[in-house]
Amino acid sequence: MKISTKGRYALRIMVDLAQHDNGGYTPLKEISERQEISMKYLETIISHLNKAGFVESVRGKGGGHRLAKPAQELTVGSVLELVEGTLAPVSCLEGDRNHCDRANTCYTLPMWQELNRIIAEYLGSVTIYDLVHQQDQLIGNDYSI
Amino acid sequence: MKISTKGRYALRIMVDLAQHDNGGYTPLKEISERQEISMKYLETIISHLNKAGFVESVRGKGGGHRLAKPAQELTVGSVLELVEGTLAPVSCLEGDRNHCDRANTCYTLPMWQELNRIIAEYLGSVTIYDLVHQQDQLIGNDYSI
DNA sequence: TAATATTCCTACTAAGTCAATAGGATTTAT
DNA sequence: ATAAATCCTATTGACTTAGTAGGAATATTA
Repeated sequence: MKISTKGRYALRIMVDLAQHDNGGYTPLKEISERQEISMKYLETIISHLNKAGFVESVRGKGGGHRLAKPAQELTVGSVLELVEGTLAPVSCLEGDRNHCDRANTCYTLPMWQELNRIIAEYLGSVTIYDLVHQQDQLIGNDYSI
Repeated sequence: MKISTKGRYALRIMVDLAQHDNGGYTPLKEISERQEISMKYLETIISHLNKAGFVESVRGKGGGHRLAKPAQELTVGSVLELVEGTLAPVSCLEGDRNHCDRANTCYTLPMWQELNRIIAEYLGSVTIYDLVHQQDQLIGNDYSI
């Protein structure tokens, strides 16, 4: 029951891009330095974000990346679902292909469906903008300093 | 972001034990046949449940397993946390050992904490008894038949 | 044109996790 | 004794994760 580094890093990339958005393009090298994650690994992740239309990228000197949409329109759930493949907490809920023969008599399935709904609802309600603008939570919470 | 078969099967074992609880002990062979899961695999899972005090087991002929507590007192969350090790959606939240240097300036951590809280709250609110007594959901829901 | 800075692309790999299975030892009832 | 059950330790094949490697393509600038 874990979001992988790919999902976590993808969010950090999006937040970093939102924070340093001045209309231009941010090169990956800067994100890599700020986030302390190797450029090579970030490359594979941001390429995915680019292909899915979350990020616009420009090659060559002076190039880089920027958010393709306003941060208010990019939800945490959509980013995670993209790079993680799915957010379903059990394989039984992944599309139709994993539909189990026992589903219509399964006593645990309704609980999994509700868990799935709750997770999707929360992650769909938080945007990249929300993550950037949360001074209140960030400073003075129980894990700061 | 997946609960493994171990977690799912552990819940099915607990539900099966609750459904067939007549005061005596249910042998694993019966559970295996009803749930269509190999006895060998169930053995390793139920042994875990037994050591943690969720299930009482008796060896030898006529032996078997039964719930160690009333189903109302056994939450889905506690069972899953036991066999899965943790329910935290990101490794950053696992105890103190994975505490990250960046935690006090991490813009995604509060979101992960809230997600963690929501998941724990829901799974802690559903009991094995609830899973067994849910005819309304089970019959007539959109995945039955 | 040459140098430089950047993204883009494909492949590879070491380590870890998952989902079981195997083979027997031990215990208890009859 | 025999049968029916749990208990215990180890092993295995497949898959996933978390990167790394090496270079090709593109764009800017001097």
